[in-house]
Amino acid sequence: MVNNHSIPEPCCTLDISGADQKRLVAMFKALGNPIRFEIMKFLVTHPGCITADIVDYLPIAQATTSQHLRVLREVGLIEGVVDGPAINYHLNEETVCWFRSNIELIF
Amino acid sequence: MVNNHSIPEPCCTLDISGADQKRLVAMFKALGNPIRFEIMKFLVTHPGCITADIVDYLPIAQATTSQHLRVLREVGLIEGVVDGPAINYHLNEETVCWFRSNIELIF
DNA sequence: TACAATCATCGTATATTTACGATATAATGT
DNA sequence: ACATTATATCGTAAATATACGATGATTGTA
Repeated sequence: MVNNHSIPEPCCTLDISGADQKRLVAMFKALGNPIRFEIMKFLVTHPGCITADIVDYLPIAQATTSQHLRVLREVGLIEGVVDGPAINYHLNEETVCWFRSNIELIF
Repeated sequence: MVNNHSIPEPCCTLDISGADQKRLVAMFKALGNPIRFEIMKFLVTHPGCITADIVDYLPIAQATTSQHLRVLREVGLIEGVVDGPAINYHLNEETVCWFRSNIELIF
């Protein structure tokens, strides 16, 4: 399959690449799961709630919820603050801000 | 694991649910793949290019590229316009707009 | 110290995604 | 009609994601 026409010239440049792009894609991936999206929504409306609250709210097991929380933590979208034996979760506003501004670079 | 404290009151409401939420999550999922994100970037800078251009640009096979294009098409982020034997691809501006405004509902 | 509560991690089964070569389809040109 | 070009789809193998129960780790309390 040979392609005998030329690629159109780029009409513009895009200021995202490398590690930033990788991070952005990882965030999209994290948000591209119904359960994790639901967790994000729950944390927006219930900032500072603990894992057990999220477990109660979701239709899945505690172990699975913990895994999803880890994914969201790893991309930096949420943060957990130790509070005795529990953990208070909330959005990481700085990361969310970064996310929003990087999306605007493309769309 | 019994949870003897009460869930904090919601501090706000979120105006996304149902089919819209499902669609938004599907878009996040589509963008949460490095190859598909690269395709989106390429289409921003090279609107109207054909599949063969994208195949040339990417380090993967034609069949795989076609699959990724289908995913992006199915969530409505891109559109293909038949042009003889080839297909001109470009972003669906309306969908991108929808995507941006729905993200703003949450973040 | 023992126990209960909260959460994370381990091991593992199943489902989904990603990738490829081979093949089918559709349009164009000879 | 036949070959060529461009793309999509099929079948399938390998990798990754998702889910669960069981277990481990940590904190607070009796």
